[in-house]
Amino acid sequence: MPELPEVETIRRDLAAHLVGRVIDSVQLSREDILLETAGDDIVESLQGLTVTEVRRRGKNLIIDFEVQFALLVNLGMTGQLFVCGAQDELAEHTHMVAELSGGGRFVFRDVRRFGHIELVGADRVGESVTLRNVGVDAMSEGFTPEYLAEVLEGRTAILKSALLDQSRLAGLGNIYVCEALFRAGVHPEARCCDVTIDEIQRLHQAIREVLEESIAAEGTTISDYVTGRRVPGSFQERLEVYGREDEICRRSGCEASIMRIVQSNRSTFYCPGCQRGTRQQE
DNA sequence: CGGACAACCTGGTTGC
DNA sequence: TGCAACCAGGTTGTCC
Repeated sequence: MPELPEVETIRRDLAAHLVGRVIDSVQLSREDILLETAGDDIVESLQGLTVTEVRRRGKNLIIDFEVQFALLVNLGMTGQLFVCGAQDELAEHTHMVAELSGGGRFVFRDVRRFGHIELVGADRVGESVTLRNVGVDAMSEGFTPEYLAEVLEGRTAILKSALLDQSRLAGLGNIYVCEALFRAGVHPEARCCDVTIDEIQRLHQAIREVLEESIAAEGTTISDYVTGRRVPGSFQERLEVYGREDEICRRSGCEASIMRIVQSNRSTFYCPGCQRGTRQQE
């Protein structure tokens, strides 16, 4: 679920509701959600610490504490991280609950448990298992058309796969890759090395725009995703290709039906009318 | 290097 | 109604 816009939305909520708060106590109901971290360690280390900042890199959250620690969170497919009232009922699959001094709770919940939490010293954030292979963030200043060109240059790999590779460009997942390729009018099966300069420019702009618009809509809720205040996002109403197989393309003047194909075992949605590109001309 | 695929999990939907 | 098969937004590792 959570791609860059969803994680950014959660980050903003947590920044607003968690920064300055003190962790009173931590309850961990299962340890297998921890990465490179011992259960006792996290419970003992976090107690009494104040949250100073909440950052994001790609689809990962970094929660910084006043004293030497950072909590790194990847939400996987169904992970949720939110702040709620101290009396709110804890849903099934809640794995970690931090009681906040002055009331309220900070909760990690994850049905499928693909998500994980890692506790590291503040000086070890970059070398952490969670972040060490995370590349340039798609909303950062480092993500320029030139950088995108560099990522794609000379590679025979399939474009969609390359855009999903978090070690190069961090933040895109299956939904926004499909949406960005549609907006740019580029075919998902194109080879990286065949993408033209013009297409790279359009793709760069499309990626930025779709991410910005989704952040403004607080993300896409299809099943599990909720914001850091536990409400759904609304960008699902504005998806143009994702999940729209056999429906008519929304671009005016185009009457093609959206197609679904499988690439690397995952669904890709695109419009055969709008996204022609190299592959189609072969 | 890259691509195909399985694995990690649970739950919802589909089809027989 | 029951049950099996399949599907899902992510990441990692293996094998070829």
